[in-house]
Amino acid sequence: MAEQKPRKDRNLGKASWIAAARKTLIEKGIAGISLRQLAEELGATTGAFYWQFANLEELLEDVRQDWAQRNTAPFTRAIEAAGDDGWDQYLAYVGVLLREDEYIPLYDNAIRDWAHSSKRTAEVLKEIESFRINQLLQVFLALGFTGKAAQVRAYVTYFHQTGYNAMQVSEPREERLLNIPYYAEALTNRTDLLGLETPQAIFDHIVADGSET
Amino acid sequence: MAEQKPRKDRNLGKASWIAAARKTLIEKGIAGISLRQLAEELGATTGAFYWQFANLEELLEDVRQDWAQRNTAPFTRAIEAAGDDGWDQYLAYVGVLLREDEYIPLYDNAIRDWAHSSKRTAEVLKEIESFRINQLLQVFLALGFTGKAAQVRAYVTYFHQTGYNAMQVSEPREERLLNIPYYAEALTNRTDLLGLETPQAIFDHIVADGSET
DNA sequence: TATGTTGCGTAACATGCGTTATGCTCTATA
DNA sequence: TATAGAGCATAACGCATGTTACGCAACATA
Repeated sequence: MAEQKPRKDRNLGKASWIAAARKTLIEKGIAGISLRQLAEELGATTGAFYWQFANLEELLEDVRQDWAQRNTAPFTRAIEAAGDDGWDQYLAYVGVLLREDEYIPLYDNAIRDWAHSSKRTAEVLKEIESFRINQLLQVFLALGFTGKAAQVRAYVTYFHQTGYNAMQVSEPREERLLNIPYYAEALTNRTDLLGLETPQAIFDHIVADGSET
Repeated sequence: MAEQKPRKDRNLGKASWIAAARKTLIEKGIAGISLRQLAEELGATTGAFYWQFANLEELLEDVRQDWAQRNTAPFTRAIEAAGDDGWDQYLAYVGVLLREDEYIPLYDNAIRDWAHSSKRTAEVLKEIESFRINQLLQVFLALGFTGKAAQVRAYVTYFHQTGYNAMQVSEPREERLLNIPYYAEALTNRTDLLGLETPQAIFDHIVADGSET
């Protein structure tokens, strides 16, 4: 076929392939990723791919790093911005979970699934998870818990998040917000949120405390 | 090749294929299951398979039902055997998690992963999970919690279990046992186990309370 | 204007997959 | 002892996959 498309507007960089792979990984899991389908989604071919990457594994490693950065940095930023108070830090953490504009729960799920069939992915996952749990431990220490009590609460909180995501709970946003005060009380013993009665009030309280320090 | 093996000692029933599929599913995930590899593990061929099943999907459906039964019945039996007391029921639940002789955590993980790429699996998973959570809700109601407090604790407990499994925590058995009293206190507010100091004492207390009613 | 390199598309390769058609062997029945 | 059918093995089909070899157009440089 004599129809060659113009070249300069293609501009398929590594980032395009990583974005396409991320989208497919989140939507269909690691088994859904194939070079031809990624290429088709970008309007390209497999030949184009091998100009950017040596092989598929090289792209997949970039995806792993993309996940590690995208789904961890938001928590670090929010908690650091919250200052020294443990309760503010906890609210900042919950705020990131709630907004879901930066942190992508399904991305976590996909990586966790993938880790079962990929040793390298399991390695990256373990590393990031121990980082996250230690991050939560610092929050509970700042909240006044000590030793095992702080450690256990950090684990319970993170396991809860992981379990909630893994189960893909289909909970109306209003209901999820209304439950937050009760979760907060069960995990931190703080009753600050129990007085708030509307979903909007709860959301405002959490997000406000997260943004203004 | 003139070497045909004897027939009667083969005896490849459906159960053999289901067992092989279960083993592979747990070890390598759903992507690791292929007819040729299952056949090889059984010392058989794909031809033998199609004598027992119409197609691969038929085997996979049997695997889903195998999981639903194997990984749910132990909890039902244990909790019912514990009687009416909520604390006894909670200990019975923890006992099944601890022993891991009937309930297989990795089987749960594999099904959960699989559910992301299989609508039917997601359907079965959802059904079983709502059953399990309702089961836990009854335990916390029996423990004296009411309304949202009971519901939230049932969710936290189940999410914790799911998260713990999903993360495949590599925790020494002794350490896991030593943590149990603290988890129990955080989730149920009961301090009964905090006095026990050795892993063996904790294990004995839980298993004993589960078997003698 | 000639030339080399960058950035792809095209087409083919080997491999593994689910599935099917066919044929062999052993067992049960008459 | 002859026969029908159960219980497999063998081999092939069509398809999708990662990878590679090769060709062609667009741009930069000289």
